[in-house]
Amino acid sequence: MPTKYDPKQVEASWYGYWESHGLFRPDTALSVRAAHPEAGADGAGAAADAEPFTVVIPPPNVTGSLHMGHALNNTLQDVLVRWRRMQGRLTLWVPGTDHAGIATQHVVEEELAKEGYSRYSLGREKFVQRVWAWKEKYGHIITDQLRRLGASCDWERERFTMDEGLSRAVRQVFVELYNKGLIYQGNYIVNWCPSCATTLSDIEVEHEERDGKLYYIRYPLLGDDGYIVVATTRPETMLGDTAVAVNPDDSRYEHLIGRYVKLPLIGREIPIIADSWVDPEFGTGMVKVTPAHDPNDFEIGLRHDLEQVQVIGDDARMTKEAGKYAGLDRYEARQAVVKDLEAQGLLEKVEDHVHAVGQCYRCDTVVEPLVSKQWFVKMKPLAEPAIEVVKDGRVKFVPERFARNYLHWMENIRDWCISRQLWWGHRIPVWTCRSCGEMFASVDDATHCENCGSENIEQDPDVLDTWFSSALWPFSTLGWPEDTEDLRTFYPTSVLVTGFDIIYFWVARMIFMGLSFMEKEPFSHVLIHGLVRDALGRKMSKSLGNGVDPLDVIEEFGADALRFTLVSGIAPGNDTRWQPERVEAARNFANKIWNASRFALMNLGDFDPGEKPLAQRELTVHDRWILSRLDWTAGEVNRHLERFDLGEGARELYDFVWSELCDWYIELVKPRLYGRDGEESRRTAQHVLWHVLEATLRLLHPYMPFITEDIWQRMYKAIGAEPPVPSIMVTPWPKPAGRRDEAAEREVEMLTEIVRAIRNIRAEQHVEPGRRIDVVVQATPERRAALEAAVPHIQTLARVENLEIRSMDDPKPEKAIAAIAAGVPVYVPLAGLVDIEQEIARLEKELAEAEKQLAGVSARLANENFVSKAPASVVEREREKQRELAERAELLRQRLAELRE
RNA sequence: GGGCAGAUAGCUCAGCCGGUUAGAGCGCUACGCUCACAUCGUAGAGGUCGGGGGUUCGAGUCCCUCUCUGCCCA
Repeated sequence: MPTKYDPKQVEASWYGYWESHGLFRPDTALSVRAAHPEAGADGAGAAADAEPFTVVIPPPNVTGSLHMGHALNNTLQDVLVRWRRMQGRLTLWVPGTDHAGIATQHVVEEELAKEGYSRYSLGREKFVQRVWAWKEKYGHIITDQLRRLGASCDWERERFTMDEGLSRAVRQVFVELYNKGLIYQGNYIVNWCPSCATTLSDIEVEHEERDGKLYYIRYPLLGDDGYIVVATTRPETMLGDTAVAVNPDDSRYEHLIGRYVKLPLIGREIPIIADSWVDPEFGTGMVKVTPAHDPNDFEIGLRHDLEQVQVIGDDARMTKEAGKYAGLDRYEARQAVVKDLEAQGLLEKVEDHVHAVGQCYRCDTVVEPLVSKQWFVKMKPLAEPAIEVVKDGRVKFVPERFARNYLHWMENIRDWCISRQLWWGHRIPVWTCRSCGEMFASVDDATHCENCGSENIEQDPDVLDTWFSSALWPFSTLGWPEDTEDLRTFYPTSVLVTGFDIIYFWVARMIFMGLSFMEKEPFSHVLIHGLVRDALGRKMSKSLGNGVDPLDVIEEFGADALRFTLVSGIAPGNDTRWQPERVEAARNFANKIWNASRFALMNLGDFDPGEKPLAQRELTVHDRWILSRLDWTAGEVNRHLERFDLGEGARELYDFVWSELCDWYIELVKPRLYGRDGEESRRTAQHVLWHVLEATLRLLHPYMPFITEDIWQRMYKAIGAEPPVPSIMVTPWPKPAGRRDEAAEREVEMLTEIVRAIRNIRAEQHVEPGRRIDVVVQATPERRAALEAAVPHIQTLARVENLEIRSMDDPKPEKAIAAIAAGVPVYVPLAGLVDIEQEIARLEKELAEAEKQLAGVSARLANENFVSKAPASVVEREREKQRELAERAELLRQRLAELRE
């Protein structure tokens, strides 16, 4: 094994190995796993008995490439999936991509533009063919990247939102909703993106605060010379005003209600109406009403039966209704209108004003509210059950607080505009008969009118919002509307892992669709994660150019390091910053594992796992200690994974590997492996080391699949044995084995404390690193045996020549530096080096600290309330602490007294 | 305007629904190529947990309030 871990060499081959062995398939993984000797202990038998664990991937945009958000999202899923698979669950992770209507259409249109075509010159059918061709060519990029990350999805079940089965599901759902009256067509105000030339749903519009102006415009009153003043941020829309509104409770304007004003520049006479929506505090308290270009005005218009005058067109240019401004871009029109109003003395004033501007989430173009005929899903009846399942806990958000966002949105939900003026997507399965005017929805392509039989029918030109098909993902991918075995086995899924930004777009919609069509919520848990930001805490974005490409990171540091970086040190739901130092730390961790394993394998060449099993061996206290720590770690990691706290699990493993296994156990076991304690002890050490390393690799595997697989395979190779199963990914997940041993933990703690104390003294007294020194410790009768056993280890680890154990009554060394480690007095006689005054000062400081702590503990114990109210275990711990501190203080006082003589 | 987060060591963050002397990584200081690892080792410095108030035997952890930052919704 090389001295440095090189992920490139290792990662390339294992992914293909897993895939070609079918290990990502739920049934295969489980049946292969059953061959493992431990598998029986879990009671995991045939696939039929195992509890399913299902995850559907949030389908990435087929035009996309992997960014850090994907990397985080999929790492979280893969950790959970690999863990559950090892636990013996029938585990399925369904991969796939979504057709991303607008984005994909854009990409292909751009390609066409380079060739001098447009989609219109190509025609709809050819254009769609062209998009398919594009998808076939480039659509696998992101899924290949997921493989690089190590994602253990079942690629044989890969789906695409536009594939045949999913398209069928979309139609089925549409038709059912249509026939139930839950899908309707209506003339409503919608968000129109002039650049994408399509409508957007409310949540596809992002609001951003911008500096703007508030224009105060005079509208002359009819019947006298007076005028009123309205305030607006969009003066160009005045051309489409059909009323002015005031709040009915606003006494200032009560007398004006019912009168008319003459709309400047246009000359239309429009009424002053009262509507409680008007905020008397805003502007002058009088607002212009443009039903065709503002969602609130649209509502007012409906209430008061106002005319809708469209002055801005689909192309964001003024229509002929705008009179002389027709043909101008909406911003040019704004300038012109303002100028003309000013010329006529109708512009009272202009103020600076910050307001929220709606932009297209795809292209950032400012959205234009327009009235047009669109398809909508009636949300109220669908939302109600979807609210219930979250309220009663059938669907749980992790962290819980996201349930509030969800509920708030669901409880105030508006109808969902699902039609998009695109060519790429699921075409709306509604036909209109040109003969009789009948309109009907059909799952199969219609050939004739359902009413009159005429073949002169026409399909709606629009396609559905991509999220409509995504909403069906948890069951459409499993075969719905067919009654497939997968659907019966794997639905509902177990956990959905996604970012908070997509709760409304996707999570909410999956929940109501799942409830409507499967009569069962699509998942029991929703694990929400945050954003991966740049090192300065900014969102990664193309325009800022601050994105970090996960593939570059994999190239440089390895997929395992990337994964470990992304999941460690994060708390569920919180954002995380991408800091290069953290990947380096993860890379170093991988290297540490590599080298610890390298050491182990160098000493396991003649290891025979078939020999006398661990249970029958005479274990040293160190063996019992590391097995105890392993047990504890296995329990903790599992506990954290159960609570979806992957970051804490990672930390636990990091600490165990580095601070316990490497720093202490491996150091302690070296002499035995070198045969210094005889053959039997060497064999036992091999057994323990093998066992601990192997189990540790298994615990690490969900986080770092590649390196753990590689080392695990090497372990068997090193001893010339066949692994019991083809891959570590189908070994049983380690469970605590009842090996917790508190006595061993205390004893090793004493050892490490003494070693640290001696090292500390050496460093502080500037003893040359190579020089061996003498040490004296004092033992109580109870401690003597443990101390005697520890002697050789202390000698090795602290570079001690002679280690003398004296009883507590024996005289102490005179010219010596003293310390108390885990209650054991430790003396390092350093002839000629000890400055008595300095030593007294140092010990006085330590004594003061001990006494301070002792006072605190004693005060607590003296408090009757504490003793009576605190749990017994807490009180007992305090008593123990008091004893230790008292002992320590006493020893320090004795030492000080001696030095002062 | 409403809601939700966050404010803990120089930096970035943990701290697992109240219980020892608040942890990690990076950075910093001193020392060190000891036969797994310099992507390393040893030792160390460094936080009274944003301010204030409260509940409790006990609060970084719960409640109230204020300040600042970010996000979502309107």
